Amino acid sequence: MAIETSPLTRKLSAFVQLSAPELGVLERLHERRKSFSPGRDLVHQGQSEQAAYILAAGWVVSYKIQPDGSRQIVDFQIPGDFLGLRSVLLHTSDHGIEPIVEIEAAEVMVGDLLQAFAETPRLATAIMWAVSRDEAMVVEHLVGLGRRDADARMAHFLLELGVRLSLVGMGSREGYACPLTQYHLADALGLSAIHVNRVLRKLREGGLVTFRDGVVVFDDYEGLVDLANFDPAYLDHARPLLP
Amino acid sequence: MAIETSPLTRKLSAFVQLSAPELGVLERLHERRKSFSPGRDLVHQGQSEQAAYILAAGWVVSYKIQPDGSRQIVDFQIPGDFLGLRSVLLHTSDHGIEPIVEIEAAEVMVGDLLQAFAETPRLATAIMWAVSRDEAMVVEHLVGLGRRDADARMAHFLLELGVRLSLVGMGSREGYACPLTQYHLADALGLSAIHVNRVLRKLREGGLVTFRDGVVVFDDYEGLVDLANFDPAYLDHARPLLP
DNA sequence: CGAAACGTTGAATGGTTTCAACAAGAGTGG
DNA sequence: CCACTCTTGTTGAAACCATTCAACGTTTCG
Repeated sequence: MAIETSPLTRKLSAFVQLSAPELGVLERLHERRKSFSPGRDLVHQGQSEQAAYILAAGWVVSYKIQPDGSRQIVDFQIPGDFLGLRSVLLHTSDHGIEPIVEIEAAEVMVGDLLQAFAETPRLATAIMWAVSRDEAMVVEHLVGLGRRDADARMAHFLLELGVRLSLVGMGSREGYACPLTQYHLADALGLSAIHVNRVLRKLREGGLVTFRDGVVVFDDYEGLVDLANFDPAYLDHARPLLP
Repeated sequence: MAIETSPLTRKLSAFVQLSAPELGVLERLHERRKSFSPGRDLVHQGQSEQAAYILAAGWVVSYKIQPDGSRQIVDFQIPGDFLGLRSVLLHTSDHGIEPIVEIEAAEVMVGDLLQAFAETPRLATAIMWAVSRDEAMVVEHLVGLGRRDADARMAHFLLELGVRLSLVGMGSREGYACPLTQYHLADALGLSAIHVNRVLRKLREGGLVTFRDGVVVFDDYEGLVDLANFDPAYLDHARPLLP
């Protein structure tokens, strides 16, 4: 179906003008559709897999469990994101990957991916762009944990997620639907769930954002950007790699 | 000179048995030697460069400056590490790179590197292993900032550095020389310099580590590993990629 | 000698966690 | 169907970790 474009196609198209054959190769990668349920890991920590996935629908969390049992969430994946791509390319996986809701994902065999790369270098570059963007987000996450207080951290997180979702048509400057629990936020932001609750209340009562019943509403986008010191430069690279 | 092996060669050799021609290619990458002085950035934040470097001697810091002026250190590089490799391959650089002391680095042009990859796939794999190890360290750093208290964070950091340095013959279970200031530690660990000082004192008086006058001495390695919940698995991948 | 960089310490403040408790909705089995 | 549990969200009070402010000692270097 050329009519309903996949989220990944949407995302890449925002930065690189892809030709018809390139779009065809991209869509062909989506053929092996699979579903997964929340709770069961796609990839266990320490295990290395043969296949990567392109997330088509649903939310996924990448995390690392500490020896003492606490959990640190490294990143969330939303539709259009790759799952386990680095694990496959580099034969390593030091973190777990778990669906948050019922998800749909296209399984991509390493061979198919490499062949697609060989056929369409521009597509390869576009995907490498997406990978590098993911890494920039991890770095930004690290910066947030190290140098932002709880309020700014939360604000920055919600804003980043908003920009990411907008790119695949699942969000806007108004807000977005978000299935994450306050425990997810706590494990991602390095806070206790209790404090997450307080921070959310503070932001809500401050008229900045409202996160309730699975919906994020930006009440004062500019104010939030200001509080978070949010600079989306790392999300849409200064200059695209390709014309 | 085949006699004095470079730190990078040493590091890779610990995990992959490289053949004579492969070692040759590796040494040839080290030809364009350059020196840099502390204070001046090798790569400025936001700038993207043509060349990558292999660090031969000295210490380097990768950091990101916040809009409010505070600094978060993402990683340190020691001899045998690549500088700006990802920036070159992915045409992006969202962080600064600055020498801490007078350094020696071999400039590597993108073309030469890609050619070396083509000539010797095993070498390419070995280098990709090193890159993925760097990324695992960033993730581990993120986990530390999110889920470890100041003491464990410091202990973990000093231990990780010890393992990394041991691999290039610059450290052991006894300790190592370390030119970092308490300000560096503070910016890396997301603490204030004052608190870094207190933590170091506590660890020293607890008979665990002594960091003084540019030297780290492990007084009680096991105790430190215990405090930090240090599991070096992410540093020496479960199974090497190549026989 | 004076300045600058780095290290060290005390006291006060405050952000965050922990402990404890309660409310509301979803799902489950009797 | 209802009681039950589990998950998620919510709030208050006490305790604690880390920061900020302020000050001083040491060494290096021009």
